[in-house]
Order: sequence, then structure tokens, then C-alpha cells
Amino acid sequence: MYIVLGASESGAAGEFLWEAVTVADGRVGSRRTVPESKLGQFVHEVEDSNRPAPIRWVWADSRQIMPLFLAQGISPERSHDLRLIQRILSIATTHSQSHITFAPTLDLLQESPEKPWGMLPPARQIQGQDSLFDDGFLSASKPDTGQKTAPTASQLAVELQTQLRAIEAAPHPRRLKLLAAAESTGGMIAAEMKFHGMPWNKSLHEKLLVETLGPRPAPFERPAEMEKLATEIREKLATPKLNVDSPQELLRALQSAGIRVKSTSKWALKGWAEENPQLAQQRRSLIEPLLAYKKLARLFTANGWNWLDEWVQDDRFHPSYEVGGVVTGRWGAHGGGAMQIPRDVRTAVAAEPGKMLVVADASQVEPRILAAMSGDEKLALAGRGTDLYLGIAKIGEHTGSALNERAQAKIALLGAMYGATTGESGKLMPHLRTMFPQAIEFTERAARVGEQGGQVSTYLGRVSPAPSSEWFERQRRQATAEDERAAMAASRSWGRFTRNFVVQGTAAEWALCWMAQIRQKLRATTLFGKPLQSQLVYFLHDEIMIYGPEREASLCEQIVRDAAQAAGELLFGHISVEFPVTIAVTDNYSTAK
DNA sequence: CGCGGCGGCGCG
DNA sequence: AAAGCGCGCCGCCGCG
Repeated sequence: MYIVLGASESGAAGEFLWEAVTVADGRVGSRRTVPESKLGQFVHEVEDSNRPAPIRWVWADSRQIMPLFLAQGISPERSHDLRLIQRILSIATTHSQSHITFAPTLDLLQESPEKPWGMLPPARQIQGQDSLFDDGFLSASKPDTGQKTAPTASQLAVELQTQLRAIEAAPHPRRLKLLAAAESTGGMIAAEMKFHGMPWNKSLHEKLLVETLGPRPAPFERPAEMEKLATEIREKLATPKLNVDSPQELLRALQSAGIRVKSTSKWALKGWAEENPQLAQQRRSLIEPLLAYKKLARLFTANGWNWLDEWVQDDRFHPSYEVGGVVTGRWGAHGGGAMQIPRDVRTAVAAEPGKMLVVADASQVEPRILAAMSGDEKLALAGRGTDLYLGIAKIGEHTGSALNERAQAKIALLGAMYGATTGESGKLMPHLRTMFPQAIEFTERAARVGEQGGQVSTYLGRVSPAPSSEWFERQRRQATAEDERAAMAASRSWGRFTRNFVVQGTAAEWALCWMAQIRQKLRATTLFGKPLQSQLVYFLHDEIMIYGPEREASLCEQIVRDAAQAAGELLFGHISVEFPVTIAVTDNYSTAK
């Protein structure tokens, strides 16, 4: 049963009124008005009295409603986030003639039941998107006035039914239903993570900053250690007024000093130092301070004192995640760079006394997903009970293949998923193809669809965007040899995108299911008759962090492992692909892994 | 002056 | 100085 939560139509003055409307078997049932301050209590009571019959709460936007629940001390069990699901359905329907049902387009995506993707019609059939809600109908408040103009429960109930019909009419309703549930749970988890925050020891962080940069500088000034290095660099280059932060100035100064690099990047500088060991010591002694300066500059600007002031309150880092913010369905994050916390800075992520961090990292998710999607039993077997890359190397050894080392296996497999053609990865590809023809053929089919301007889909049904009209224009007009070359390059490039999309996107779906399973198990588990206090506090593509009392850590560890395998089965059913997880129970993030 | 693009670097 | 995917953030730099 669904219960839709939207604005009440009886817009009384004073406290904001919500309305709850039940929807079951496609019919709207009872209605009830709930004042905002009682919303959490209402949800809690309804869930309790209906247990074990599942209730799925429906709302416009988790980002709006979840903070209300969390502030009232509850978090619903299941949900359907209309904004998130509409986005998933609408990408698939960019081509659709109809804005009522999404089904016709989804049918076109399906060549045959065995194939998880197919071709869409050519670009000229692309229509303007006719979503019901392009006007921001689903947004719950007007940014300019801050006034609530939330959609009513009745309006949302209509949208729900539209979405449910579209899902039922899809080629794989079970999969799309699972995606809707997982994505919605992701919406709740993201809100919970933001609410609880990640433990962040401000004084440890400050200690790290002072030790590496020196004391906090005055505004607009460089920290002492950076200034020292800058002075050293200016002296060695004989350019007293050089701004070390300016790539242009720096590049010119380097070239004047006889260091013939094409860019000032770390890689270029390291490469130059390696290629010219015979050159004067003074010149190489310049590279080191320069690299050191870059390292410090990065720490200072990205995760320095200003960052601490802005993002860490009361020893908690509260990042904003954007569920499905990446085209492939991965989460994005805005503000605070939650998904780029440098290794060195992780020392600041420390457990308080009596608490522990459970840091779990799923091993080689993308190649395992490839094995599962492509049904490549040999690749699945290579990863059973062991490191997948090592498993591949061992197979290579037994069969006398040139691909017989772990490092090679990793480069080759990543290259296959990214579309590498040159370098070591390109060289190893033929051997990989011989070993795993089914998996390799799968990635190449995905690439071919993209090269021709088609769209691909993840296993659960998230569809890749169509190329831009400029892309199609480039394919159409190939007057000169230069045009032809550009068209080919663009085609290949889009092929690499779709090739990667299916794997990265399905891996993101696996990760969503993993987290959803963890959340569910954490909620359902008790210790000495009491619910667990441990919370999911961080997520990074294939890694999660749980924070809670030390005594719960081993339980959490088991939950995380079980959830990983359960996620695989939820997606693919019973398959021979394993999803092993590396777990560190630690009081400091930097010591994990 | 503000803005967007870009080089550079952090993460998976 | 990457190759070969997906991101966010910072400072610089050129544009209007």
C-alpha cells in the first residue's frame, strides 16, 4: 500500500498542513490531514500498526521532507521519491510522443528479453521533452519567496499512478521497480547521512594543518611553509616576482630555465625529472620544491582552515549528496567535496571514545558487475574466493597466456571497461578477449550502440542520455577529411561513454541495493533487546562507513557482508558472482585500507 | 567587475 | 603526460 504525503488542500493559516492519501490497487482511498509537527508521529504510528504489511510512503522530494522526519526523531521504512523516479523515467522518454505513458519508448529500448539494451530511433525523431512536471511542479517551495507551494497529495497521487503505470509497462517491471525502490531509499539515506554527519575531529585536522603548512595565515596570505617553498622556487628560477600559482607564468619561467615541459602538471614535472637524470642537480632540485608546493597548496585551498570553518560543526562533517546526480546514477556531492576527501586528511575522521568506525570497501565491483551482466561464467569464477585480478592472472598462468600478472589483469580489465585502445591496456586486450569472450563482447556491443548514436541501459533500466544535436550534426556533415576525422573521434568517444555507462551505472545500482540492505538490517537488528545505534554516515561509490558504539561493530561487520551478497542476488538472482567486502573496524579512517 | 572555461588535482 | 570512464573544487585567465 502507498500513502502519498502532500500539501493539504484546505490551506489553513498557521501551521502547515499535510494530507495523507492512501493508494492501493490503483485506487485512491482514505484521506487524513496531519499538521507538520505531528508528521513524524503519524508515520511512526501507521508503520507500527500495519506491520508487517509494508507501507510505501510517497512524496515529492526526500530533500524537503526527510529533514522534518529526522528532526522529529523518526525515519520512514520505505518510500517512493517522485522527483528521483520521474528523472529516471523521463530520460528514457526523451523520445516519447506521449507525456502520459512512458511505455512506448521503453519498448523500443528492448531488442529482445535477453538483451538489457537496444537501439532507439534516429535523432531526428527526438521530440521536446513533455514532462508533466517540467515547470517545477514537484519542487516543494519557491526559492525566491521561500513560501511553501507544495503540490497537494491529490496531485502527487496522480503522478504516482502515472509513474507506476510506466514502470508496469516497461520491458522489465521487476527491475525498474527495484530501481525505484533502491533510488528512493538512496534519497532517504542521503538525508540521514547529512543529518547525522560524519565524525570529524576538528582539532586533529587543525594539528595536521599546522604541522604541514604552519600556523593559520592571515586572510589572503600564504601559510609559512608554502611561502618558504615559493621563495625557494623563485630564487632557483631567478624570477623574483613569479606567482607560483599561475600556470602560465610558471611554465614560461620553467622553460627559460631550460626545463622543457609542455605543462606544469605534476605528471609532466615527474616525467621530466625521470627523463633527465643526467641534467644538473640544481634543475632537479627545483622539481621537488615545486611538487611539494603543489601538494601543500592543494591541502590549503581544498581542505584547509576555511574548509573546516565552512563544513565542520561540532566535530561533524555534514555533506550534501546528490542522489543520482551523475548521469550513470552514481551519487554526486556538492559542497565540501565529500567525495574527494584526500587520503592524508582522513586522519581527522576519528571515532569518539567508546565508538568505532566500520569502513567497508567492496572489492572490484565493476568487473564483477560486468561478469554478472554479461553472464560470463569464467569471469565470475575468476573472482570466486579471491581477488578477481589475481584470479585472472592465475588463469592466464595456467593457460600460458601473456596476461599472467595481477597488475596486467587490472590494467587490461579497466581498459576493457573504459575503452582503452593504446598503451599497455590496448596491448593486453586481445589476451583478455581470448580468456573472457563473453564479457568483452558485452562491453563492445555497448560501445557500438553509442558509436551509432544509440542509448544504452543499465541492468535495472536507467537509460543513458542521447548524444547532443551537435553530435548528430557532426555525424551527418562530413564534407572534408577533417570533418570525417572529427566525426569518427566523436563517435568513438560516445562509444566509450556508453561502454562505461552500463557497467558504472549497474555498479551504482548494486551499491544502492547494498546500502539499502544495510539500512534495513541495521533497523531490524537488536542487541540485548535494544535497537542498534549505529548509523550509515558516509558513502563513496563502492565504500560505506558506519559509525556507532564499539560493542555493535562486529554485528555491523556481519550486516555489511551479508548485505553485499544480498544486493547481488536482489539484482541478478542466484548467480555465481561473489561480492566480497573488505572491512576495517577502526577508530580512524586513515588506517582503513 | 562578474562569469564561464580551463588547467590542475583530489576521489572512485 | 597521459592512455581510457565518471565526478567536484580551486585559482587563474580571458571575455564581455
